[in-house]
Amino acid sequence: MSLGRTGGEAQERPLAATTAGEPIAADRGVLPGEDPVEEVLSLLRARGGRVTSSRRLLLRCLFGDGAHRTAEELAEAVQAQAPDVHLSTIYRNLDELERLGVVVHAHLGHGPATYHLASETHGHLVCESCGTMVEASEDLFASLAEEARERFGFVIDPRHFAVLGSCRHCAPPDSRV
Amino acid sequence: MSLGRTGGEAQERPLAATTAGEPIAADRGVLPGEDPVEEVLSLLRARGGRVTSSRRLLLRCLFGDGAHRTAEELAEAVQAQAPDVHLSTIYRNLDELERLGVVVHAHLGHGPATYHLASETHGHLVCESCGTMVEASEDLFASLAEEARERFGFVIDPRHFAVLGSCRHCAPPDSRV
DNA sequence: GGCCTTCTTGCGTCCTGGTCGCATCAGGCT
DNA sequence: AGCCTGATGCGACCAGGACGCAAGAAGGCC
Repeated sequence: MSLGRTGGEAQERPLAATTAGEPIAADRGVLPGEDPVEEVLSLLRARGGRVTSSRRLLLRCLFGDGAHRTAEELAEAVQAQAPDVHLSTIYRNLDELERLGVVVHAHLGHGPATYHLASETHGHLVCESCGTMVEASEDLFASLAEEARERFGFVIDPRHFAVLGSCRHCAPPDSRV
Repeated sequence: MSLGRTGGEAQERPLAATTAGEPIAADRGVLPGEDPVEEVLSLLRARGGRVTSSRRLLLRCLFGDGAHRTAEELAEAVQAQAPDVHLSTIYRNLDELERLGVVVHAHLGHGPATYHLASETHGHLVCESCGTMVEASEDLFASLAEEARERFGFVIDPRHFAVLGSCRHCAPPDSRV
């Protein structure tokens, strides 16, 4: 398996450890273009928004690794550094960031939605038995996209909702032909 | 559009009107094999289950038309004839019927799951803007299924979760190429 | 620096979709 | 008819998320 990644083994770079709780260069006027976090923050500011510490922390979590995280997981990561940040603040900021086109959310089956950077465009295959998630580049869906457009005039979006099924380990042998 | 069907225009044969509240032949020992409702009920009985009026009513709703209905809609339809049937009874019976392989549920995007007969095997394309749902026969997904199996050993199930996107009316012209 | 406006936040409440525990009811075998 | 057990109604509960409100803070302006 080359592209496969399971839900459990997500390489979880510990967010707090990198800067050990003390403010990084970000606070004293970093040039936009250097740090993606600060870049987004100044985009936010340019739109009349405010730069707050919870937003900065949330963005650091999102840019920290490419993982797919639920709002709750992100809240936990943020709260590791700022315990008072409320879950609803996370939801509101994720909404805002989605409106800005920085992040997108995806529904990987039952359970909560997961958020990741909008720059990663891929679809998801999720195993209904074990929850394993496979990220698939969009070209996997090319032929489906074409047929759906031809037959129904329907333009599919393979990113927002996962395609469910059975992974290589859970699929019954006879269904794999 | 030949196969298309929108969420709104579902041909809603009024369930109550067909028998106008009075018990049909079902009660006095109909031979199994005639009425699919009674057939399922005797399957249920054969498995140690009980035949109850709420189950019969629910099954009549399900077999009444091929529509996709939410648990709440089904509850409403059942309650039109038996007002005391509780929503949780509907949920429990739908679970039971799903375990029996009579019905399946599908998630058509956000919002509640919909239930329909297991005999109708098709996938769903759902428009994220207007909610229009298109039923697509499984062969639409054949090439995706093949590629997913080849690349990832993943066996997709296009029935359980809908593929989201934009219908012919909502898709921006440039994305339809 | 201080002020003022307006955006954000924390908090609690509410909402939807669905599950569960429990006492009661009823199907159906004997 | 009686009994056993499965089914039901009911309310409480749960997860995921949205919302209203008052207090707090960002940051433009002087």
